[in-house]
Amino acid sequence: MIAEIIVDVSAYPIDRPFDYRVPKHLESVMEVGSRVKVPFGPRKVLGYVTGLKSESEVDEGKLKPIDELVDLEPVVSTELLSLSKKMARETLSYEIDALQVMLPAAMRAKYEKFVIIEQPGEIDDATFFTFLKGRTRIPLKELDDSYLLKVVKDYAARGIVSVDTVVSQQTKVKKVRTIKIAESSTLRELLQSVHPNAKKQMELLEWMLHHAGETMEASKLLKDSGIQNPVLKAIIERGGGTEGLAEVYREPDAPNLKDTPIPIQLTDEQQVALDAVNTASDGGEAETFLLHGVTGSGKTEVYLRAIKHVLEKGKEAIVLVPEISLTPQMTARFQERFGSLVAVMHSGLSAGEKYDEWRKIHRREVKVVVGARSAIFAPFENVGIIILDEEHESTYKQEDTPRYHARDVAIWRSEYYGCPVILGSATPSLESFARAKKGVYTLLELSKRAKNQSLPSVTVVDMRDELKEGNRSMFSVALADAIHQRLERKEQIVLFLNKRGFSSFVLCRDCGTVVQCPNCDISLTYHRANERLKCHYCAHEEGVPLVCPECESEHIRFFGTGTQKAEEEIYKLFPEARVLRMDVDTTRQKGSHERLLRQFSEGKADILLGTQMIAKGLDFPNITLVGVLAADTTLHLADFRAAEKTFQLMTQVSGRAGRHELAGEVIIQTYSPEHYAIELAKTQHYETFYNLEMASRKQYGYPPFYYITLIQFSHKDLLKVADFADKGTRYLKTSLSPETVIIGPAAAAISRVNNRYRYQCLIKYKIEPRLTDTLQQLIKMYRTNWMKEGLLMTVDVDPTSIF
DNA sequence: AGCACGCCGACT
DNA sequence: GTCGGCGTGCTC
Repeated sequence: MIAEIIVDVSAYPIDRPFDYRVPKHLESVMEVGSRVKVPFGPRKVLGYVTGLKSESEVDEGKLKPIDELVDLEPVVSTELLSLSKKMARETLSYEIDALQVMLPAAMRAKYEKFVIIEQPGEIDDATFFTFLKGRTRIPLKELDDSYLLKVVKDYAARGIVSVDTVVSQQTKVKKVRTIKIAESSTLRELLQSVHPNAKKQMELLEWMLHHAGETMEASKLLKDSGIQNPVLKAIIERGGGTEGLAEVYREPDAPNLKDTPIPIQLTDEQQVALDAVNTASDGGEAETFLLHGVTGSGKTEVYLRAIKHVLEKGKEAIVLVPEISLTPQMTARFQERFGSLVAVMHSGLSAGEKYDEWRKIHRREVKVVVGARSAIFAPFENVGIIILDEEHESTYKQEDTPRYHARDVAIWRSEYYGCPVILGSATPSLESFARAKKGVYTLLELSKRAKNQSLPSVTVVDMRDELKEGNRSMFSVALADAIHQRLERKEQIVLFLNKRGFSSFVLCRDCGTVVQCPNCDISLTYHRANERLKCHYCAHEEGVPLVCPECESEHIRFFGTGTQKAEEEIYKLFPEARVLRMDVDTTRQKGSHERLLRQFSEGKADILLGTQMIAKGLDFPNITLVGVLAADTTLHLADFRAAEKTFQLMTQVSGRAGRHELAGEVIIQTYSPEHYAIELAKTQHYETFYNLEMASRKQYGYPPFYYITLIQFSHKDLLKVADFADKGTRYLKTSLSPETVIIGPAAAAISRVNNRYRYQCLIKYKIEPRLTDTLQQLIKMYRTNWMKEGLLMTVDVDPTSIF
């Protein structure tokens, strides 16, 4: 028997199956999708069995046998195996990378080398001998000094020692000590025989009598009986119980469940949407629905009912949410409805916890997965529905290889299982809405809020006018008044500041110099907390200069409106306000995100000030005012999605206000009130925005009118990178059809990061049958020649941003 | 990607 | 003379 194996080596010539002989004793258990350990060249690596056959074209002499079978059960189903092939092809990545991304990180191999002493009698080096302390097997990493390494190398050449690679998994199954308590007759006998002074032993035996014959975790036994471990040990030695080990799952923080009442009656629109989805799932159709529902329209309730429907038919459900909104508030709703049938996968879990959640799915102990992007690879084998909430979110696209989009994977998987996909959003991506209009997706509309609240009233304030009036603060008069009012009424306020591209920078007022990062082509950001300047692209950090580095003027100070600066200004203007700041700095610690939100929901603060991360999912009844401090920050990015992102953000932030009984008000401050993305945020009229934005995309030749592929080059040497970018682009131009537009090569918007100069080239096309082949060829040229010369090149098919 | 093999300069 | 630099080529 021969096995085809993809080995755990990401390299260009290795990206194909290798044949191995299956040893006789493994023939009956070897299955496609299992992991194996195999010799590969001079070392040992982990591999995935992708096929089994009886004959091989490879010379008998070259075939090596499989060392070991790692999994008794396959870890990758045939469906996921073929999906990995497809994904590798579509995203131009290695098949091994596509396979690895499907499994929890804990299952990735760890390689450790050991020095084995083969002939102890031959060790004549005194230093090495004392180092060994009689051991015959030592980890190579302990040999960190050059003398010992040299000795070992020498012995290895003479065959006195050998080096062995051990392939192991990073995380193991967690086990706990259990105690099986003896039968009561045994316990009574013991009770007779213990020494009368052994009070504690007697006490424990008495307690155990009430639990005779039970098996329980040792820690629970000790806690419940209130007895110390040594006493238990003594009893076990005398036969009062038997020790064992039991597999357990690591328990992430228990969900804080409350009984959100299940709405008895769906709105008409919700019912129509649900019926459409259920019809598709009953008919076994791989239909993709775009559920376009305004904020607060009850999309989640539709998801929950559609899931219930497929669970009743014995099928499974995958729910994807953006990482940022994967808060306890959100996941609790699924756990309340489906209890222990839900597995939750988010980045806050430890590697071990993620592995345990994965095993629950693999063993079919759960039926529903709620998770971020990678949860799309949940190892179910009878998927009944896949849901992507907030489908327009860019976090669904992985930013490094394999550069897959969870939406594409969802649709591929649904085609395999013949099940529906729901893409839900208040502000769908232009691509998805265009597909819905063309009939590729089925459009479902929820135009009314479920509890019939009116949408919040939105006011746009022109900050240029404020400036003319002499108001130099970051708060307009209108916003400041509104804040005062809420503070008086004891209602809550959310202030949103999109920090990106508008952070505090240090500027010299005399010569205009902005302090730049020495490694990157970008200005440094001022961090108030530790009084330092930091680069957001590399790790560079420095102190704040006292004089201008260019002209030595003392008139150097920081500008801009970071969240820290905003916080200071709030304290100045509204000294009575209690402010919670939520940004990358205050949420770095695990669990701090939840802690801050809990504080706010318990009314321990009046104002929640934050970035991106507060735009989603917040649902607190007392929020009646939402202020956007500077709406334009996303608008002027050199990116074709700038307007779309701005509109989405404005709509989402506005949705935080007045979700319950109290009416909501939104105030948006901007320097470009006439821009349609901001103008339309007032009415939140998605379709009008869609039509205007489509016209612009058409004019400039961007998605969804054209497909795009972005190729980025970087090199330490500016001339070299320009040269390679030029070579690459020339190759594309000669190889692709004349209708395809190739823009570039040009310097990237941030032309240097980490001391590497960056160039890029953009391909726009409608139909380009030669695209994949051409890109493959380009990558081959890169991997076989250019890479050696220090070039880094990435190819991103359908990038979410070209910034 | 690793790792071994192989062919030329500065040291014991 | 040998240690060791990293160029080249292979991995079932």
